[in-house]
Amino acid sequence: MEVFTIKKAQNDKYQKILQAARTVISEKGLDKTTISDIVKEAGVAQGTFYLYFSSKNALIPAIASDLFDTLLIEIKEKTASQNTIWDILHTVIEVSFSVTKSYKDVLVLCYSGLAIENTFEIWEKIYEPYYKWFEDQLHTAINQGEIPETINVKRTVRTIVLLIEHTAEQLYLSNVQEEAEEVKEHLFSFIQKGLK
Amino acid sequence: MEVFTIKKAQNDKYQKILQAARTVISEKGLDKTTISDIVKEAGVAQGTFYLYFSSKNALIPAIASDLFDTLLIEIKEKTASQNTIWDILHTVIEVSFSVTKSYKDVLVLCYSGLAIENTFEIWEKIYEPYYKWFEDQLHTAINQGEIPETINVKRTVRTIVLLIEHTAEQLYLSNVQEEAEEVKEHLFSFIQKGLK
Amino acid sequence: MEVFTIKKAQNDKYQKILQAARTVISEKGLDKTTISDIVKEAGVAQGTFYLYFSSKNALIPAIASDLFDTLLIEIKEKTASQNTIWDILHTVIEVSFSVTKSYKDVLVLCYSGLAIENTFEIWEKIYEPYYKWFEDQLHTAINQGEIPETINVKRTVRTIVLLIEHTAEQLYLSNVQEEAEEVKEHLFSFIQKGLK
Amino acid sequence: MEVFTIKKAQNDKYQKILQAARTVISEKGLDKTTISDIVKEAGVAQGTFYLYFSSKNALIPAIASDLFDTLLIEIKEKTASQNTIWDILHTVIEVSFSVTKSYKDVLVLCYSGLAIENTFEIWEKIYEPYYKWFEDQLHTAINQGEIPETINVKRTVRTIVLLIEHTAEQLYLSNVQEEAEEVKEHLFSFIQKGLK
DNA sequence: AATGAATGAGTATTCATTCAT
DNA sequence: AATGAATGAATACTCATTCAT
Repeated sequence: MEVFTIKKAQNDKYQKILQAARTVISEKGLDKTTISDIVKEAGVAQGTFYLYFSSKNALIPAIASDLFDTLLIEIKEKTASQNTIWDILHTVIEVSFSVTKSYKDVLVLCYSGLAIENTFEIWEKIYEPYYKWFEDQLHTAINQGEIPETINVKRTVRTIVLLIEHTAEQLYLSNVQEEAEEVKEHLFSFIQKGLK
Repeated sequence: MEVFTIKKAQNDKYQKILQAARTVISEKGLDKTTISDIVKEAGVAQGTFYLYFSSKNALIPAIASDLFDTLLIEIKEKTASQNTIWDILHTVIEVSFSVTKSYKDVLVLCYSGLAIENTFEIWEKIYEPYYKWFEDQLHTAINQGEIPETINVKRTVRTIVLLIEHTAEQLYLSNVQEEAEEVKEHLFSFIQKGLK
Repeated sequence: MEVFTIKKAQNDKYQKILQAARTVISEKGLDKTTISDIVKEAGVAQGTFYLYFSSKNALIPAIASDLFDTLLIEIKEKTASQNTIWDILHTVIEVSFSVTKSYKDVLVLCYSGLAIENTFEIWEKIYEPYYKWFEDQLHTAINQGEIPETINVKRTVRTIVLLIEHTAEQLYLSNVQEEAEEVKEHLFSFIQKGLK
Repeated sequence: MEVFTIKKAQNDKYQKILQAARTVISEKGLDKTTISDIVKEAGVAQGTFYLYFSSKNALIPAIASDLFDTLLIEIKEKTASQNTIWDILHTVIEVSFSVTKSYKDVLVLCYSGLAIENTFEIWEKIYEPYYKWFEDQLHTAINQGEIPETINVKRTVRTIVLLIEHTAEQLYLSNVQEEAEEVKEHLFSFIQKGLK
């Protein structure tokens, strides 16, 4: 339990280091980024890093958590006034793609972080509030008769989230030039059919 | 172009090193595996490694390529006698899940490799024959009237492959205990609806 | 400009490492001396070396600079009370030969350093104060009427310094057995004629 | 004795390797030049190198010897028709400077070679014919009454050769921009006075 | 809390040399 | 003589982490 707790210190230096880490890692990649690079960028001393992060690897969940907070907050804001699950779905796709595009270097980082010290559990923890929110939306949609009640809500949410995120990544992380709008449209339509 | 060519040397020592690398990296992870570990396991000299691989990172695409060859060969074999797209889809899911389960350590390795030196293009190259085969299946299904001809074959193939693989990974790489059969069934049904 | 500045840190560990390097390199030669040897002799950690020297090769100018400081200080001391240019010349030859003899291993090191990364400019920087002092002596000698004022002071100083140093090296670095006193006398007389 | 013998094989591949070594080392410096570079340039196999040279370091005396042969042959040719020691001296300076200029990279190599495995004796061996020829010239000059017979021929030859060579090196190896003609003139005049 | 000098374990890579063919 | 694949010893340098101040 303790292990999965993400300390979201609002402390000044904590934030400075986190931002510096994101900046530097985006530029150089995780492997080539040194603690020295990060603290230099953050303008703090070498030792200060270890007051806020137990190790270099501890940065990854912290950064990822930050990213998901951003994503979920934006999704919640933009869907607040929307009524149908289809509008919401459109918005989720839109926001996911735009966040993926903006944060693509950090996402690569998160991927490489995956492989470090079996941290898959921590990802579940990070996704949890996102899944929860999405499940609520599906339940509402069921109640509104937009989608059949026979649907397996939990599984379906995971499938949709997976589909949206990885499609966005495939689009922006590879150099394959595809029309983003076409990809998003196809994705929406595929999910829509899956929700029938 | 040249850069992305994957030399599938049939050379004795090349294969020995590749197998040894898979074995050792599966046990210890990429980061903690040293070239020394690999060559010891392979029974060749330190320098011999560099006759066949330009660097430690060059192992990853080689291993991944090997993995996909295995996957595609098995899929082709098992679907050879199958007639409907639905049987084929079941088989693809089945094989993908079983290969993912067997090779999960290698897959984690591939993920960590993702982050190394913008190698996304190389993944496209590796997936290419798989996509090609799958597109052929969809075209056949269209001709047989199993799925509508309005479908965007190229996009749909990518979506399905992405969905199957990442779902399998989510199941086997995380420690979330879920019923595999249930996951597969839900997945099949979701894709089936998407193909309508 | 900046590049050629020789940081003569008075720092404790810097001096320790420099002395240790001189000791070890004198014994084993530059090539066969490892950083590990040096830090062991100096009693500091491996990484500490790189806090003070950017690389193994960076040692050479540092050591050479040290050697020239020694040479010039001794020459200045011994010539302080001397009045004629001929007395001074005798002393310079004497000190140069004795320093060459004592530091012959370091000199070989300096030579091998010559070939590393076009560092000839740095040698000019190191010789500068020596040339300057010697030019002052010749000017005084001209004023005292000991040598003709038609002499090209700058060129002559370089010629004399070159002659003294390389003759001393030829004597002590090769194994050719020659009578040192005879060599020095001949050298003095050759230079004396050149100053006419 | 054996050690100092320089095998001047006229063999085709020997010459090819020697030339290739000079070319490559001039470009990259001795340290950064690999046997692999040399044999590639020479167009022979890796193992072939060791049929003609016992080791990488064995190249240096071979190259130096080659250089001195060139120098001495040219000097002998150009001085063949000259009668006074002063004409000869002018020619020696001229040729030495021009050869130094052409072969400056090889000279740096020879310097770095100096430091490798106490090879000073071998240099004496290489210089020997040059010294011998020069001594003959001085004796002739004495007989012709151009220079006093009180001169120490052996010592003087060494001094002159040293002076010419190192002055040329100082001029061409450093980046100090000086007027070559002025340097040569000053050098001639200094030696001329020394021969009085 | 903050610093930053010091640490030293850890390893990918190179390349001179060998030797079976 | 010639080859070039294979060898494996050898080491400079990095950088996460610590700790005295």
